[in-house]
Amino acid sequence: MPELPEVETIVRGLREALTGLRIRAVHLRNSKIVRNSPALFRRSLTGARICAVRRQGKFILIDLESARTLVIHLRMTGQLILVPERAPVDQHTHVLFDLTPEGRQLRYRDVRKFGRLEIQEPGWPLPHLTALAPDPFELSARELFLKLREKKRAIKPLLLDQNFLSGLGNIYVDESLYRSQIHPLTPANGLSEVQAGRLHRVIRRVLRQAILAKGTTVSDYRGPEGIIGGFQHFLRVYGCTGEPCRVCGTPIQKSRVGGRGTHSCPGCQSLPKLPPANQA
DNA sequence: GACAACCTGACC
DNA sequence: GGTCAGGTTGTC
Repeated sequence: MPELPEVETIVRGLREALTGLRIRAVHLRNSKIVRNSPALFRRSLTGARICAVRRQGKFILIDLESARTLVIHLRMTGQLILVPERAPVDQHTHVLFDLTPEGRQLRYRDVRKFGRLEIQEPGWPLPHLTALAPDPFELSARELFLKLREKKRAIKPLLLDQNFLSGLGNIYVDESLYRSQIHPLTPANGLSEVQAGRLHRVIRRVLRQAILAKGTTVSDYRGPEGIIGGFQHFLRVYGCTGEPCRVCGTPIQKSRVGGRGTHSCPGCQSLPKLPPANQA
């Protein structure tokens, strides 16, 4: 579900709502969602005061006064929502945090149960986070170009690799490559500095616009107050299979790249060189 | 690099 | 019954 703009929207909402509050109690209904033992998890959070809420790539970090951090990844269908404490709890809600002095509860809900919550101890950064690459706002066009030049992998799977560049997922990669007129299978080291610069600019613009729209809701995504995003109305290729490209009119094509559904325009996004040795 | 795995629900 | 889904990880 969530990519950088959705996670950023959630983080802003939680920062506003949670900073300065204390977690009065933790209710764990499904302990598989939590990487720590239930005892450690509960002990670390009960009574803890929240001093900051941050984002790193697609991770949500809730910093506690104890110097511990609650690290959350929503994967496909995870949601963090704020609801009145007495609101009914459905079968997909797995962790609940009572807050004080606030009548609301923070709930982790996740239909597919792929998401994870984990406590990061002071001085022991989680390997997932230390391996994480910078996001597109933490990297210059020049830096991106130099990194691309070292990789011969296809550009799309590379942009999805969180240890190469963090924050992008399937929607925003397809949208960015289309708007940069780059074929998803282009070898990364085959991009010129001009192309890399355009890609960098386009990625930032798409992400900024999506954050302004409070994310993209295809099906499950909700902000912390339960509201859906608005960027789905601005998508030009993702989920637009068969519709005419707004630049050249060619029907948008759906294919499979690196195992992921991939939307592109055969007219605007052409591969620079065909695979070698195919002509007589 | 391709593919299965982790899960559930929606859709054909 | 099968396929697909906004993500990541582990295996051939």
